[in-house]
Amino acid sequence: MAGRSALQKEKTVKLSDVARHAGVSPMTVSRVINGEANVRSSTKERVLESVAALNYKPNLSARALAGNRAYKVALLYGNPSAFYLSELLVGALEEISRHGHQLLVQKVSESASEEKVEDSLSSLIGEYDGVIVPPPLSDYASVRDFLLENDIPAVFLSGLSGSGRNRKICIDDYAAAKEITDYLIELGHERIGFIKGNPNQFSTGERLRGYKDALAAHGLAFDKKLIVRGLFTYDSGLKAARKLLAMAPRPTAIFASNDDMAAACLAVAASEGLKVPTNLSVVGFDDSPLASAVFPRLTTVKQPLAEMAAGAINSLLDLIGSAQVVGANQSELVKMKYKIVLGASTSAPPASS
Amino acid sequence: MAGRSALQKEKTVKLSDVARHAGVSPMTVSRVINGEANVRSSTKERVLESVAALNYKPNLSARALAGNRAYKVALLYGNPSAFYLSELLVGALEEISRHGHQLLVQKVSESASEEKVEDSLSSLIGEYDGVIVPPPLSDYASVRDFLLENDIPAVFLSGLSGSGRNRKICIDDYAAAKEITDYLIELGHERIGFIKGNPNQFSTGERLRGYKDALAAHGLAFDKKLIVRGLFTYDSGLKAARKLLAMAPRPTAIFASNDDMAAACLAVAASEGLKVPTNLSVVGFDDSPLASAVFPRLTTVKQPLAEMAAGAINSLLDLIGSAQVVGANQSELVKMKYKIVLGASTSAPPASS
DNA sequence: TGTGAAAATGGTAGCGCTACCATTCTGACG
DNA sequence: CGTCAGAATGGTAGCGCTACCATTTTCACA
Repeated sequence: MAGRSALQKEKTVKLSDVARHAGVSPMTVSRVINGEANVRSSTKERVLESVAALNYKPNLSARALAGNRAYKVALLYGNPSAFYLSELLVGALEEISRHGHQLLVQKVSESASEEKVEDSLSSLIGEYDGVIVPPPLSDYASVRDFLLENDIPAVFLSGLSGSGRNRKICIDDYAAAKEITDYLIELGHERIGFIKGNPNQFSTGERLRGYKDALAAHGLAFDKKLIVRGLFTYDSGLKAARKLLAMAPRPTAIFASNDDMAAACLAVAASEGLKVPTNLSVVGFDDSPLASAVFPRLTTVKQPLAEMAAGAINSLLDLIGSAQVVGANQSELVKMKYKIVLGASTSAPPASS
Repeated sequence: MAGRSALQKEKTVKLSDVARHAGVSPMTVSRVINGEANVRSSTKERVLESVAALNYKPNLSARALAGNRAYKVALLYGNPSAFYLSELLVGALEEISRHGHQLLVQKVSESASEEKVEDSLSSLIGEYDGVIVPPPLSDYASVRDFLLENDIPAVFLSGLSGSGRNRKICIDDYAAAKEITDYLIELGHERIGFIKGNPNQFSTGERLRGYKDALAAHGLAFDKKLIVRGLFTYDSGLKAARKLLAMAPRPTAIFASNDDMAAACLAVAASEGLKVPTNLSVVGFDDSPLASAVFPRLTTVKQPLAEMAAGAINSLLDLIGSAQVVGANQSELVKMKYKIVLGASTSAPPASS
């Protein structure tokens, strides 16, 4: 009944084979494989050669069983957008496969109460060597504290960060928001609406701050009424856009805190007979697939998600102590480079304005 | 240096603990856990009770090591859209966690030549007990044949299917396409443009067939010129839409084989000053996030991706022989229910038509 | 050149589970 | 009521690797 795993070609090369081939003990091979210190470099080289010669691949199950380590890393998954998750996933997978670990995606039920989150977290303790935490999970103090208390190596993408066994990788949301606002101002816009993101996320505040500072830097007055709430969802964007476009005088540009809401602005503009960008400029944030699948293509900010994920993997393995991680950035906070993507949704404001 | 996996709370319950608790040998427990035959039902019950009482969870690593099985399933990943992949992932993860297996996402570099695909496939033989193959990978004859030849349990989502150790789960693309075309016809459309999908995918043909048959069923003439090529990408949709909208007389509706291309139609229509749906109706396929983030919201076909993925997991475990899979559908081909989602992108054609 | 501490290496005993075979039990049948 | 096939159960030997400790080697310094 129980079926075997599919064919097995040449019989598997095991650690002891490598040891024999290199003329050392299995233990020494193990040490080399695991990048432990106290192995003479000449020995190390010899072993590495044998590893290559025999094309040895360590058996993860045996490793995990004997070593009482999981060799697994979890990518927590609250409910970011599909795009965000899968970009992350791809980057992380690619990187982790280089390190002989496994990446599992773990859903963390993000129910109303933060307490519940803790429940689902605790069930995965011991299952993994470390976790990667994207927003919005990374914004929950309870998540951060839980990981901290239990000394679980973690890398946060955006969001909070702590001081224990964790790191944080993100872009500079503030700078990006400031730069894209600068861009609008330089086009000539003076009344720029801003749609906030979900207040439970750290980046929401950062982006708003960037917007405000850009205005200030150009000597433009900050009008509180131009700031409207949003939740990063398309629907919330619709409401926000309607509110902004109903104002008199109307803003000549809108900076939505993400692309979904920016797309909503486009929809509202269209339904109200406003041409984008002629009558209204719109910018978003994220460069999601949506940004290039709406008309006109959105001007937005691109985060290097795949690279961030790869960086997260490296940092995490470093944190875990899995050695072999060369060039991992040791610092607690790594800021990646974002990029402003110019679309067709922005132009100078109408002359009449 | 090497860090332990995080805390370990109560010491792990092992199989032998259960055996002692139930007053049987470890082997018997193992048999029960693995759902093997030849265990008296009274014994089985007793063991199951002990398992529950001690909250025993088998150690995957030990199982894999001793049993020479992987307890792992791969979700192959060519390059479907982010949305498609992550929907699948979520459904599959949820289901597989119930069965004590692991789901790994495996990128299969989908390079120009199908041969290359085979290379990357062969590297994962023996690593997994089975694979789930979504499109476009599921459409490659080479992939199907390879899996067949090597007797690797596989479940295909859409695409091809074979006759060996594999199953196929999909919706009835033909019926869905026919139904949504019917809908357009019933609204009064007679000149309906059709944008084909990527010819390398099975569903492309099915959708076209559904379109044709709907026309025929309503006694409408089939005009070859109304069929234009597409590749499921937004850009290909732009081209196709321009071509269709340049025709005279213009079609009053467009059926794009997926939402990305439908969104492109919206963009082209907007740029040419056509109001959707007043002057042009547009329908898509997939109900991707895009469908509800464009203006107007697309009328489209929703596939139950998460359920399909869950079904795929069940079928696969059944195929593998992992027992315990109750109610798995044994048939080679399972068709899931699709749903027509009515959006605001469709209406009766302009009276002038 | 002797000495001791640290560096380098090796031996052994499992990790928790299942394959394989041996053994015991059951019950239908002569 | 003995017999024996088949069902039910148990014992044992590893799967491939690493933890832990013992042993050997190295080398700076007296």
